[in-house]
Amino acid sequence: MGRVARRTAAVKAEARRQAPAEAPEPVALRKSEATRLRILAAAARVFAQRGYADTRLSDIANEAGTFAGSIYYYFESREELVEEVLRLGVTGVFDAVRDRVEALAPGTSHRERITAAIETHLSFTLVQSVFAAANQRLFAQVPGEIRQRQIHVHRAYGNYWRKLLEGARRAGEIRRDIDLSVLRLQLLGAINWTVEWYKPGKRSIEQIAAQLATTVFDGVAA
Amino acid sequence: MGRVARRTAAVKAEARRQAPAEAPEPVALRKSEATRLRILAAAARVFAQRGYADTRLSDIANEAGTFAGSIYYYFESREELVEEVLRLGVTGVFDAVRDRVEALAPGTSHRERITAAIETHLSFTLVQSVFAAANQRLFAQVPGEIRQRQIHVHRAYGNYWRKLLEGARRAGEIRRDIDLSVLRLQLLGAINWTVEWYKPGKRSIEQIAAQLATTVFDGVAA
DNA sequence: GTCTATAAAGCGATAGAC
DNA sequence: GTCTATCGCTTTATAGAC
Repeated sequence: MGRVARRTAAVKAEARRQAPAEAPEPVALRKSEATRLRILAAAARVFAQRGYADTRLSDIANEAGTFAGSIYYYFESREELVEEVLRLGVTGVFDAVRDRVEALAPGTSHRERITAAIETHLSFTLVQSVFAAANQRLFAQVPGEIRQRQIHVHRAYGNYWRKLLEGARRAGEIRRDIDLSVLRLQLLGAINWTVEWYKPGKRSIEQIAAQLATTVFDGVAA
Repeated sequence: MGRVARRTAAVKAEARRQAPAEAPEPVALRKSEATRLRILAAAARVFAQRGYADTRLSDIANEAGTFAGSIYYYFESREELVEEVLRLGVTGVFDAVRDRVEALAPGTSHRERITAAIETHLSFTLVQSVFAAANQRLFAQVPGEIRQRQIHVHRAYGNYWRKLLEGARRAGEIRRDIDLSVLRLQLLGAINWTVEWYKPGKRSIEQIAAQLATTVFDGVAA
């Protein structure tokens, strides 16, 4: 019976891992799954708002409408909960950006592809996904050990951007004297920083994305 | 006697506040002042490296060659220590940037002024000042209450950049269709992010600053 | 001024009732 | 599967010796 139970748990864990990160199909969710997701979403919200150091398990439980002790039925530890939030954050943005770029017509210019990528990343991080927002704020805050275990997901996303920029350069849309690594870090830095200042209502995501792209490609000089 | 003691303490605190943040005159430092500075510098180093959540007073004491309990002779609380590190970080960068820009010849173009500002900020944050580095990493991590109490210092620095950019626009060096607020945030975002990826040796600060300025003014398009 | 010992509190984690 | 009670560790902060 112990064996069966363990196997069932493993299967469930795998199913979870392959399930979409957000906006899960509203039906056919077992109660247990629903609660787990509710806790994860609550954790993302609280972490995004209060930061890593200032968030207690009791805050998360409260936000999720349950109790601190109950969280341990779904997660081994606070760290496991944090890491799952982080992972969902990156993979969500990554998938959204890749899907959007791949959906563009074959002849689309690299500049347009990169602009679309900027807009999608921004939109996902600033309004669409609590996990993406949480990841953005949290990643620099968590202890190095946690960051180490998550770094491969980040690297994969960084590599995707590297390829985007290299493609643009090969196509002659980026000058040869530009250091692509610095450009990538500079661009992602500007994008990531938006989470620290963006307030809904004032400027649209599209406007911000458009100016970011214009500045980077054309510059601001008269 | 209680009155005298309190007055003395206030005078000392004021002297501290006006003293240069870093590289203090090697002579004429009272032992008490020296220890206080040693603890502050140690705190900045540890906070910059391990982040807010992962830093204990005992880590700082250890780095400073003293004991956790001893810190309370110089600081009221962990928070006061953190806030002083943060404050020294911003004011240090601010002063350095302003001094550098003001030292430029009167006829210097706005583009050159902004490039100098970028370079100074980068240099100060990445290599010159532990306080600046600590502030960069810490500010987004500390509880909202601490951030609130520090926000005016940040705002003052942000306003300085706003004026730099407005000057450039008035002089016709920045196009009229550019939203200066977004540009400022984008630029400071790219600059602030360097602390997350910069490794000494590979590229010089000057190279990074130069490409940042080139990208922002001229763009990367071929 | 500096160190040691310890108090006080907060929080992650576990056990067990239901 | 969920809640309550509580343990035990960690860490900030204080008291007092030197």
